[in-house]
Order: sequence, then C-alpha cells, then structure tokens
Amino acid sequence: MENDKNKDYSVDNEQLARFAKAMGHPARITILNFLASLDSCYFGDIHNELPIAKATVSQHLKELKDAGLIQGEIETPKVKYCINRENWEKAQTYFEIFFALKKEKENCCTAP
Amino acid sequence: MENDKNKDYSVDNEQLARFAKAMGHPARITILNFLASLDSCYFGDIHNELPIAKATVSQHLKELKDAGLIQGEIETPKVKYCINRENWEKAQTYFEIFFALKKEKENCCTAP
DNA sequence: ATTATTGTTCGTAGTTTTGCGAACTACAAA
DNA sequence: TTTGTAGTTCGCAAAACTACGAACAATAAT
Repeated sequence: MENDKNKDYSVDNEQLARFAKAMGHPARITILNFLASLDSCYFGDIHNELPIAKATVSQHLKELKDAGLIQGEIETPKVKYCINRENWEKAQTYFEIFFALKKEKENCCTAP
Repeated sequence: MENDKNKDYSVDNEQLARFAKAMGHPARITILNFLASLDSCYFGDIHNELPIAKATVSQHLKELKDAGLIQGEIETPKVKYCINRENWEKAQTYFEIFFALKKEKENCCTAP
C-alpha cells in the first residue's frame, strides 16, 4: 500500500457504475454518438435526432451532464452541447481497464 | 450500403445500452470484477463480497445473466457463476468502438 | 409592449429498480 | 423421515426512471 500499487490501474467502481448507468438508455447512447462524431451540438439538432418530446430530451441531457459525459453552454437563444472530453477519456479508460481485467484463468463453466 | 460499409464498425445501440445498464450499479460492477479476475464463482463467494442480502445478490446476478454478461451452472447444492466470455468480448468491442468514435473535430464548447 | 424562438422546469402518471425477509425448492446427510 | 445446505422466488415498500404536456424564462425581433 506504500509503493507502486494504485498507480492507476484501479478503477473507481462507483464512478464506473455512474458512467455505465448514464449510458444505460438507448436515447442517451444516441445522443452521445451524435455528439461524439459530429459536433454541431445544439439542443434542437439533438432533439431532431430523437422521436421523443423535448422535455424528455432535456432530461436525458441533464443526466448525461450530471454524469460528466457532456457539457452545455448557452449561446442565446440556443444551447450548445458537446462531449466533455476530459471525462469522456476517463470513462474510456475505466471501461478499458475493466474489460482488460480478465485473463487470469479459463472459463470455469461450460456454456448452458 | 452495398460494399465495405457496415463491416463491423456499427454498434447496436440498444445492445450497448443493455450492457451499460447492466453495469450501471456498483454491486454489479463489483460482481463482474470479481468474476472476471478470479473465477471461483460460487454464489456464496459472491455473496461474501457484498454487504447485501442474498436475495438482492440473486437479483443482481439475474440481471447480469439476462444481459448476457455472466452465466450460471448448477453444481448441486451450489451454483457456479462465471463471465460469459463471448458476450464479454462483444461488450468490450462495443464500448471500444463507441469510445473510439470521437476524433472528427475539436471540442465545440469551452469548459464552463 | 407584443410576439417568436429556444430550451428548461414543473407536475403528473406509470413503470422499473433496489432491497429486504420470509417462504420455497432441490438435493444430500443423518 | 427429518434436518441441513445453498440459492431462488415471492410479496412488499420505497425510491428512481421515463415520458409527456403545460407553464415558464431569457432573449431577440417587430
């Protein structure tokens, strides 16, 4: 606990779960995909991508913002959204580490 | 739409959301971490890792199983759980592709 | 001052999730 | 046959999620 452990291979489980939870809805995945590739980012553009009411879109955006995956900026009279790159990369790293943690033994079960 | 598109770079958003949702709880992340590294896998071992009632553990395991991330096998009188490696790798790939989708433009917002 | 535009917030409704104890199942041992 | 062991399922309650329309806020244009 004094030396080279905890370098940065340990993931904050709670934080990983928060990221995952934020990604746990198709609409939010769609929003993230949209923002991650293009980045035109106005609320209206995002709303147009989805078959749901603007109030609902706004809520999903709030959740993504709370999870730290996106950020919004007022550009009157519009609101510009985009990926929060810093946390995006953090999330990417967390998932990478999480899924990499796997090669110690063979599968212990035979498939059902 | 005829040729080299859709090679395998497109992710099923719904499936990705299902994986993410299953991972969207700290207890389930803990379970997955446990099963992914060690794979001793009995229900009781998993239960011991968590400060929650066995009924609750059982429910979390069911969700992970429904999402395809783990599998269980009866080994009377115990139940052996383990990662479903096939879907695990599928999930890994999905997240990889998802997070790789990002380098087209600079950030469009200044951080708040 | 009105009106339009762009989103957010509020109130509400229905569904799902989370968590627990208690009851139950399946098998093995005494 | 009764008792134990190992988990699952049931029934319930509280909380969180999803979605919507309506009302609201902030600014710009008429």
